[in-house]
Amino acid sequence: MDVAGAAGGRSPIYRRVAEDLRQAILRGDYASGARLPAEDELAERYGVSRGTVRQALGVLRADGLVTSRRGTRRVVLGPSRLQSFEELRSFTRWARSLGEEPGGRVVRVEHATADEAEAHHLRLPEGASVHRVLRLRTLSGRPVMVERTTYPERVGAIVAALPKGAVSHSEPLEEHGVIFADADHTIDVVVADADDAKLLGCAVGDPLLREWRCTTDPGGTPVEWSQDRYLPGTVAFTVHNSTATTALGRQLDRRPRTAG
Amino acid sequence: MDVAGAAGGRSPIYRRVAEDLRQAILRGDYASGARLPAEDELAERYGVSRGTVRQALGVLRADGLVTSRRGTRRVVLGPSRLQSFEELRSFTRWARSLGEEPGGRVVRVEHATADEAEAHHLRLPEGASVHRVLRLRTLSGRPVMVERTTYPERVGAIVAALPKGAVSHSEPLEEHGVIFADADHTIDVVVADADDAKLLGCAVGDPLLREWRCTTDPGGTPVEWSQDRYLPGTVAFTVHNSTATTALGRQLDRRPRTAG
DNA sequence: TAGTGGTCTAGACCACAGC
DNA sequence: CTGTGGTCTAGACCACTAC
Repeated sequence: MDVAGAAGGRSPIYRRVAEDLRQAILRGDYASGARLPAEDELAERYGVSRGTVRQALGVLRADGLVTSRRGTRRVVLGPSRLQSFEELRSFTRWARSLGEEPGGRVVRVEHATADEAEAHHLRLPEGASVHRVLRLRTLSGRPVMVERTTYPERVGAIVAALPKGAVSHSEPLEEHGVIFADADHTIDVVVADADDAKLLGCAVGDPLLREWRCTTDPGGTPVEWSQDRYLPGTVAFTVHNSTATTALGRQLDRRPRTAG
Repeated sequence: MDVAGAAGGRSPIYRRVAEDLRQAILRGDYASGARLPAEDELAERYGVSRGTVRQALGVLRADGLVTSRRGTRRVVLGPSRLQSFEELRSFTRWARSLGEEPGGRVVRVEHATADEAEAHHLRLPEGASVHRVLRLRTLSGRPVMVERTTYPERVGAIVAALPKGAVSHSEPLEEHGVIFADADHTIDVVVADADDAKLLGCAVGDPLLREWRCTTDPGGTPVEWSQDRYLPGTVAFTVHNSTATTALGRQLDRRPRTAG
């Protein structure tokens, strides 16, 4: 089994093995409910050690693709449509991964001093200089989400210099060396205010799905704090978790009406 | 460093090391933003191999407690209040972990045949026998959530035999050998129907936070499909994810009003 | 009892961060 | 350059499942 290039030429072996197994599952070589070959056999087949195979299977386990239980072969749970961290973090990349055309329009920018909540989440002293950006996000032209992001000075200065109609903010930030490594998300419901209603084309008081997001760099320094408000029926948040590990994704809301 | 018993006498060493480090972080020995000792030093300190230390650190990484980056020491992100899979899966255990008194009252039970959506999610043939349970869940007496769960015959028969006022359904199920191993969650917004309004004490048409949940056993067989509708302001769903891994929790909605 | 995944060890080399 | 985490190997033993 030639595993080179399955996930880019320079990725570690376990990533390439994981990608090869993922493709095999998506292709139907291992149907939903089927049992995977034993770890020892996979190790021999790929010409790697069992440890490396276990690393690869750990990736698939975290994505909710396969189970694991001592004493029995691993079982395929089925194809999973979980997005990677990058797709989850960036509206632009998420839209592209769905084949939709992402759009963004900056509505308002403020250079202000951090209030209590902002100071807390960005771990800044109260009154520190921050940038607030209000932005409408669209999918193939349809208004979908209103994004209110607060950036610390260093990051906000880069964002403020971008053109108002820039589709992606995250990509230029990465090019300027801002590294996104960890994010905490909170999901709840909120009612639309005047800004939301005007931008999304709904009524004031209509319910919106809200995601709070605080992102940090590898050193643990917060780089953005955002509150995104989605029109109902446009997105839902999906999560996979298990006794071993957990994973999160975000998907278009296309599920059927229930009957329960 | 004696690590025995830090996470139960019979847990593997890496779990006990992880628990010890977690406590050290919670205790403030390693403050938020501080750097952890190197893996080699931890290995020597705990008297284990570096591989075991890395397994322990992987647990903390998945929980969003520490970062990791090649070339530099790990950084403490801060105490995290992520719930375990068990707390996330069971309303009863979640409530207890918060110090709230969980309650449940069965409103309606049906022995029916699976419709298309149910058959799909429970991976049954359409028309297979299923049990539907409508239940009101309370926290310390307050109505919080309406739960509509569909069980396959084998599991539903156990649930149907429970007393109407049983606080927990998941615990008796586990005692009967039903093992919960993996869950897929989807979170969106829905408006209250007549049942919701009557049970939760809100108006028909009010927005509710909805969680769909499909849980499977270690063999990949679905054991429940549920649709839970929460009163806004009672809960929010929280997720931690990173370039390496992800994790999910659920928490009471006590966040401050925003200023963004 | 045989097969399997879970845990653990002791080493090795590499890529990257920071001096 | 040194220190660090990331990757990988080749073994070992154990706990559990299924026959």
